Amino acid sequence: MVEMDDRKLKILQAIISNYMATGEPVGSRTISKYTDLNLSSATIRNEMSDLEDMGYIIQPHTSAGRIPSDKGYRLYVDTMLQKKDREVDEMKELLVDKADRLETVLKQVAKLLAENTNYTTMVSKPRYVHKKVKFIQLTLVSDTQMLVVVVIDGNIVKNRFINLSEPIGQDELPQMNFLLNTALNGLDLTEINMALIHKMKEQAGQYSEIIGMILDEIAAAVSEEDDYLYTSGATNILKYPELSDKEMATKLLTTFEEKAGIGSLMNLNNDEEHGIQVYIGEESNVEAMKDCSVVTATYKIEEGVYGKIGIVGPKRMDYQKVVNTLENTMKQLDDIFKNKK
Amino acid sequence: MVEMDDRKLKILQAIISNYMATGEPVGSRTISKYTDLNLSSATIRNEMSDLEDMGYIIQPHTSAGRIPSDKGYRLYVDTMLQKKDREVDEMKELLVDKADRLETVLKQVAKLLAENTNYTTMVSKPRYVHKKVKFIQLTLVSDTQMLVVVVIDGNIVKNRFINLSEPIGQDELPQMNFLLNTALNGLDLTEINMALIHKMKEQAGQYSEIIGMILDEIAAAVSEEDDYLYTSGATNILKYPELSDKEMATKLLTTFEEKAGIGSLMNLNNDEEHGIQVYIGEESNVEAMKDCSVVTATYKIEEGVYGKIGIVGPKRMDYQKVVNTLENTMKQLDDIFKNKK
DNA sequence: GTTAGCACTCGCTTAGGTAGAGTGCTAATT
DNA sequence: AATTAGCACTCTACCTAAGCGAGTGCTAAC
Repeated sequence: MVEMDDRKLKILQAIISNYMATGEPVGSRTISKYTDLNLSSATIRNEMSDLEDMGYIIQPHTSAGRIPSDKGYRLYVDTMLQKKDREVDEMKELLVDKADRLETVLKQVAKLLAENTNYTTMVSKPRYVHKKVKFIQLTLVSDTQMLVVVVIDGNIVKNRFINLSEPIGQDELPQMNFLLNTALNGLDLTEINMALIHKMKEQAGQYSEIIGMILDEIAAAVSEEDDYLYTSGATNILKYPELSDKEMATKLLTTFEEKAGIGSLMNLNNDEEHGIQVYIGEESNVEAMKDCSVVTATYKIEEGVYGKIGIVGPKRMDYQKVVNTLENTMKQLDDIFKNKK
Repeated sequence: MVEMDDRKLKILQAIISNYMATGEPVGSRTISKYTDLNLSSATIRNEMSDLEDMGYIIQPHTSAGRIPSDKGYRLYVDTMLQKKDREVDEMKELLVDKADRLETVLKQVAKLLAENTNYTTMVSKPRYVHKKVKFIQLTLVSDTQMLVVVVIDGNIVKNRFINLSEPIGQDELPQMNFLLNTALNGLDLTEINMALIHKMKEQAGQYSEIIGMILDEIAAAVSEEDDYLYTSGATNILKYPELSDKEMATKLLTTFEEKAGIGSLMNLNNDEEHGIQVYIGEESNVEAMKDCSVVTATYKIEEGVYGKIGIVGPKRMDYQKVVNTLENTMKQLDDIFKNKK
């Protein structure tokens, strides 16, 4: 078994850089000419043969140059990346009005990142797992229509209309309002159970039917999951020949459109995963992305509330740039959310 | 100049049907064999030559069969379509909970249509042009945070949070509420002008600053345009070779993703356009769709409130099926919205 | 350990050649 | 006068062979 040494590492790095830049397999002569190693192509060939035995590079066919294998990229990302903290062309400062809604901010971030990197961006909005009712407000919009506003954790506001079969007196409304708030405040969905509902209906007396309807709507509003994943720049993948053949492109674009099967990547599973993660090829465990790499970063809105940003590109993506850009973006997002607090 | 006659029409129809089914240019022998005209290929050839002179069909190259021109499709759509009211495989009934939000219904419709037709669906949510304030509700969520709920035309609800620099007494809130509702009710954005704002601030006395902030938020909430266009099945276009070469596909998919430049198609311009419209090729006036056809239909939520559904496919799309499916869908939507009322 | 040299491999491009589908025209047929 | 059979012609799609060039692996010399 051959050992890795410094020279091999340099050659591997040269192969990877070159392949990233051109997308073409890299031959021994190219390395010999364009590095400062001052070795002949024959020597490089021997080294390359070793690197191939070790599994870091691959030959697409007998008489072609070499391209990095997943293992090669992995080594590159793990050891070579952090060494040089190359300058990134500064990404446009996020022009975010602080009053803006979270969704707008996230969509804007996704768009900017996609434009800046020429890869595809996915952003997940944080989901509050144990959503607690913070505040309920009933109002009559007309004689027969009631508006229920529910504020839940994280200041998420949900609205529901209820059509009334018969008018309610304006006086009864504050009572019901009070009843609901006292009973439900601070509870999450699992705690709004049958017993509680029954008890509340009893207290409501003649309005028990309406209270029932309202409770239904509140439950629906709280449990409602709206879209929590955005993508931007999906068509960017068509810029990379290795991803744009019909079958591959269809799979990828469908995944982006339907947001199916990327939960494992874009949900936060355990707290270790904070920071920036790189998934090369099959590491992402997403079938459609087995020929892609994905870089994800976690952002924090407030304590315990996290979302993720993912950038999808070809395996030969510019990891350095993507990682730097993401770090930069995280900083900006931090600022925004801190000021918002 | 040659005249159109019944036989030519039949031949044209045969060419179009055949081309729609196969996507391949149609030759004279095919027509001669597979129609009940009992004419030799030579005769068909002469007729086809005439049809080409008249502009209804095109020869991709000298020794190929013919394909329909835009003019040919137009004639087909205008005159031949309505004749046979062919059965469509019944589309799954829309499983719509009446309490569901409009957005959910529309997204579901888009998805079903895309799946059913194998083309791409675009849906526009109606936009209320002169949005009038119907109702305003202020509530304190905490000492320093106020929630402003604004209900506008069409029961659209907007929420905004305002951070207060100093607490407000609970007593003042109803006053401000009353003031805002009396002053703004029934007004649209253009009517909330400087003079009015000035007057209100005066009335508000010591709370003029807060009233100013609230008015800002109301203006922002009312004028805010959220996404009003959904697409589904964008990747379906990749199923049609004539649309899936790289350049074309990129243009189309980008258009679907960014929803740029399709406003002219998906907005309601004048009231004549109700019902079903077919745009062939450049008729849609959307650059990216010049090799596509688009079929649009208008749905009605309530008097004066309309939205549009558009189906985008290759020019040889199955117009009959698309039109029938859309008609069917419109009926279902009508029912849903009627019951919701 | 490194390098020059060489035979060899294999994909890519080019050129030529063929088959097949389809046409347009002309002359014969109905 | 309309239809049809027949035929020469056109053009694409497909195949094959040849040659190029980039690249390799191996051997022998440095």
